[in-house]
Amino acid sequence: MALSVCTWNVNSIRLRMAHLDRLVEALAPDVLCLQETKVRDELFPLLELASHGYVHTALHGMKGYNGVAILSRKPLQDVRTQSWCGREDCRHISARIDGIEVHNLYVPAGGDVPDAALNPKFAHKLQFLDDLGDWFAASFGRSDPMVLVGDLNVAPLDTDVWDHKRLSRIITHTPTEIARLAHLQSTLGWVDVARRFVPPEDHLFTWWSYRQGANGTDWRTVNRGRRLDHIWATAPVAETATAFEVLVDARDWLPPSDHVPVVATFGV
DNA sequence: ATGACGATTCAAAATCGA
Repeated sequence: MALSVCTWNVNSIRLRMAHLDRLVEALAPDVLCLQETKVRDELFPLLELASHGYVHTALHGMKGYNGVAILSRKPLQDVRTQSWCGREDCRHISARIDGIEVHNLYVPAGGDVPDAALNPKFAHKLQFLDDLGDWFAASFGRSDPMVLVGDLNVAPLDTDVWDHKRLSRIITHTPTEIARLAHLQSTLGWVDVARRFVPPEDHLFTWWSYRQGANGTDWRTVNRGRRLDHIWATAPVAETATAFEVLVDARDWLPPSDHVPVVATFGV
């Protein structure tokens, strides 16, 4: 049985509702994992979603910031939310779908200064990644069928950013974060599904800043992107992956999110 | 080296994103 899982940081779901038509037309994912929904659960536009067939929903939102959601055409079981670093900030929700544990995550951005001693936001990001790894290691095993998706706010490979040397001092691509992400990835032997389909030597981006491409310059031409949105799977699921795609065109859907949808298909 | 944008919020300037 095949299962396609899409992740997308929408940067406010209420401003992107019309985009869901196009997303469904382009990808028709079984499961849609959203981040930065920026809406309380009571105000989430569920009715419009039902018209796309996403009648199984799990929401974890708050006012103004963060917020995650799982929208599914298949039933959700054991919906759970988790928080770390002593905060209730709506950065995780999970559900079991077709026997696969799907975890949807929004990792803290980390602010501007890449020094945990000077910047509490960066300290939070690092702690979050560490706590996440500890929690996965304590709660699951490497042979459990699991998928982890979301905006991890780290671009780990040199080719995950438009200029490795220049971005190495910029949060999302500092050696410190990359090491913490690598440790998280090692906890359950998570496979970076994207790089099973796109060779590590090729550039691959899922995010382009709002601040580039202004003044008539096209973001696509400038192409100063980063790969911040990820799909990971444990080994037994990863080896069933049959397709992967980054929907780059969505960066032009007006008004755009600065992230684009990423989708993978699992199952034989 | 700097600034380039966009979304949200006790509603205007501040905060956050990355």
